[in-house]
Amino acid sequence: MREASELNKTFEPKAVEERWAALWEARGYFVADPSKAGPVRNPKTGADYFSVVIPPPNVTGQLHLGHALNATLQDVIVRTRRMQGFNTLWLVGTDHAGIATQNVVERELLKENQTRHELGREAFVARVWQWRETYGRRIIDQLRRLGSSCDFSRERFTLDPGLSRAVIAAFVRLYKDGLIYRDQQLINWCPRCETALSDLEVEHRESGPASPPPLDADGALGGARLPSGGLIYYIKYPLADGSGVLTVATTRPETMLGDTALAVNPRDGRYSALIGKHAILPLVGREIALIADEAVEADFGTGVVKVTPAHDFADFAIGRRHGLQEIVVIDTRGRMTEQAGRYQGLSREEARARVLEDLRRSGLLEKIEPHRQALGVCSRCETVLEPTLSWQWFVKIMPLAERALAAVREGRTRFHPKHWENTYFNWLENIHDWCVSRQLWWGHRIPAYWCSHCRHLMVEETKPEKCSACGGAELDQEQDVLDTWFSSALWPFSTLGWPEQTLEFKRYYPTSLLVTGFDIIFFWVARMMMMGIYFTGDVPFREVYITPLVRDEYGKKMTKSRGNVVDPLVIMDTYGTDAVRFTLAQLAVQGRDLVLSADRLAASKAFANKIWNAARFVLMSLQDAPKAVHAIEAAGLDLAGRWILDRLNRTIAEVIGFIDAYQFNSAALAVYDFAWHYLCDWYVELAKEPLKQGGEQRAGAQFVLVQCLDSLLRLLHPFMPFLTEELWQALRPYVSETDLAPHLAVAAFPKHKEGFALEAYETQAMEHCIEATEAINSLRALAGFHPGERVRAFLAPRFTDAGSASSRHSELEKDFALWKKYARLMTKAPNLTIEAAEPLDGPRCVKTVLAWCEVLVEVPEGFDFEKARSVLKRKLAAVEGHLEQHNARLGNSDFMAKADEDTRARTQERAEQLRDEVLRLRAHLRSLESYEAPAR
RNA sequence: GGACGCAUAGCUCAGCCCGGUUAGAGCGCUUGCCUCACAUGCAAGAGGUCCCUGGUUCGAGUCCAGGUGCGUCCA
Repeated sequence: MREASELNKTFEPKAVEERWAALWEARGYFVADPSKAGPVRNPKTGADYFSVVIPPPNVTGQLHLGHALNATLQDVIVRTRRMQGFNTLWLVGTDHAGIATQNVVERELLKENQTRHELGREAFVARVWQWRETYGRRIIDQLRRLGSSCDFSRERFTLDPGLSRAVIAAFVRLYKDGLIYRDQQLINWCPRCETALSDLEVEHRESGPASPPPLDADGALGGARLPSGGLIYYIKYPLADGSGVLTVATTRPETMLGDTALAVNPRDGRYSALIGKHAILPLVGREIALIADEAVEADFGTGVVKVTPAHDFADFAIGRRHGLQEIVVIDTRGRMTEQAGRYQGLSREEARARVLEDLRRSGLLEKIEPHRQALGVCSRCETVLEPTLSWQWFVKIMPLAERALAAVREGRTRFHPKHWENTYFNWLENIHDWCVSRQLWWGHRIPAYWCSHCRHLMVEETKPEKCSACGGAELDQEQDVLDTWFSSALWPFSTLGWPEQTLEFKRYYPTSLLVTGFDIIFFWVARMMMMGIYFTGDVPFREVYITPLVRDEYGKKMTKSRGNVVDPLVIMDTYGTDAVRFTLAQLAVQGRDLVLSADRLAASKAFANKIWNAARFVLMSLQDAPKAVHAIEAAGLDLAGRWILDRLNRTIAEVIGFIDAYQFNSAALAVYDFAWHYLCDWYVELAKEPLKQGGEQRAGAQFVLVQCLDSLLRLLHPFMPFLTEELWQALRPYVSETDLAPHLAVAAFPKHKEGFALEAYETQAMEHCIEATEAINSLRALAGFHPGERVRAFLAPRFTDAGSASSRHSELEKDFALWKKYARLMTKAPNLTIEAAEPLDGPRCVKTVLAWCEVLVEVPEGFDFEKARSVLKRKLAAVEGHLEQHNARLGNSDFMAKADEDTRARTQERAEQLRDEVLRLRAHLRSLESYEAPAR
């Protein structure tokens, strides 16, 4: 145990962080015990447990600020709930991140001049596992550094045997329930990753308009580097009967090789006579029909569009409606196929240039125009996607979505802030079937098996012995793996042991809260809702808190490509982890983005140091105190002691309320204000006197200081765990509590004491004390005293109401008696006296006017009153302005008729006060003016 | 094309849901202080057209509509 004398003058974060993180974990403080009952219950929900699953970061990931914010806010809640006595579980783990991880390892292979195809599937997957063993826990260790109180003993990984079993079980059940099907569809395909993607993994990029290249120069198009988007090309398609041409506008001329029709809107009168006629597909020679379809927009281009069912989503739908042929001209690597004839083997970009040049030469390229266009790119590698016709597995989503929508509509899961529900609703209401198969090697391989003899398909949890149709023994498993989000969707229950009915699952499901960013409301939150409800019959979490988005100092989203990413580990080194956590919490305002600034971080660091030094003071003051400081009844304490304990009690209620409402900024601010502006600024200063006196006075102050610091450290622990634990260990011997916890991490969170409050006159006395102190200090500065100099000050109480003067008089007398010595101490005004009647006045004093008294400070000889006059004039002008406002209101008949009585009374009272202040200020100004020159 | 968020001090942000004291904090700035917990500190001070226009209201930073600017999501 460290003595106060061993505490350095400043707080050094690095020295303590690692030590406490390691100790908490070694003691198993964060390991959940599902067999125990929670000693407390949530009054609203009746639950005696509190469980949270972490949004699993990618194994490839490194801690970024988004993680740091998310983990900090989770930790604030989790630590609070744990200290409050709930049976608490914070489950941690990582996500295998199919494409991302596969990409990382492929890049590694590339350095060795190898590809995964050369290596083969089995060896490649082994290689990825090896990678994950080496680097996969990096981010978990970074979470430890951040102080996250996760149950690290229950760390999960989406490819663990248990979670894999859950994925297989879920897939098979959905299949058998008719909610998973296999179909040949046009899907989003990344030619670089060579896999299908879901709609959500497509990023839409606005492109162009670009400036078109000239059409006249020979060979220019073939040689020119065309932009990937931003242009629209007008191509002439000659009619087969030679009666003319149809001009077609397209942004993707190279796909014309796969055209199987032309189409117009049936209501477009320009072309109605031509419907049913045929055109000759240029460069190919195929005859294609002109058809009519509602999907064609008459005002796009010429109103005639080419139809390429195998390479465009809109065309695919038209093609299926009209039974058109689907000709694939681009393969899975983005190269032109055999179907593309002489363009075979070219890349999409090369083919575009060659096709355009060939059209130009044949006189069939009418014009090129700039065009604003949206391009779909791969969210992982930013390659322009190629809609591709292929066999994939889909989840039939509507039946799942309906129940997920209902759960939120009925309030079984609540969003905070509430408006994020709109995002959730909007997506689920417009949802499409989910393509869950990926042509990757890293992931959960789909449990589907084909008989190599009769091609019969079987979907089973374990590979069947033989074909259930023909009895053939040779079965091939599906090559594809599942979308990573499929396994993520099961995370809240697969991590708890589902499909087994484990103790953990029964104890901690549904989880209490999910903390995540808005950007994955549909990727993840909605899918967890759908799967959770389907498989467990209950929602996966009762509440969802959507965190703000962290932006850089210019308000831009932090992205790798922008290069504006701030590394949280670096700022943790610079400012200390506690300061980073506190800053993030303090900036976490609901419904607003979060901009991290160096100023705020520095302020938090200073705050940590302030707490450190306040604790040093307390501990120094306790050198002679008994271990376990005796409790003293409030009645036995002085006003300052009772006042700070009252402030503490209010702060406790505020902090608990704010944390319950996920108002992290307000919670952090409430603790900050109490610690700095009440405890340090006032009580610590006021305690110095009784501490000097010794005896009962000293014991009383010691008790109050221990109470305040103990509670403060407990309140602050969820925000600044390391600092507070370090200090609490030193304070602990003095804390009197039955069954006192060995460490702050598992100590009881402070409770608001009902019925503990100051009398109103005591609160007012302290308010008067603070006001008077500030007024005296202000005048003292005006008078030009040095801070150490002692001054003479006078307080003259105002008796505005003659009728009750005597009672007011005695009240104020009592008031002064309570706090006069405090003001003396805080203002260094040893001669502070109270003039009950007319105040001492004259050129030797500067004066200020408060509602309830006048404050005077004697000035030194030779004082220049000009400065005092200008200060006074400014104040007078301000007060007069306010008085005018109040008078205007009171003179307004509408106000008097319509405002409620309480408001009228308050306005009236305030106006009287202001009037009084104005009179006194004017009088004072006159007296100053009469003393134009200094007395001597 | 559809939707959402934001705009308050030089900077970063509270306050707005639920309209009515002299609109707050931190940082920065100015002045003075190493006062025995803390100069990562103490005391004092300056600094605001609460984006614009209109509406509702006795009364609008706060509620409503439109506009402007910035940001984001979806298609």
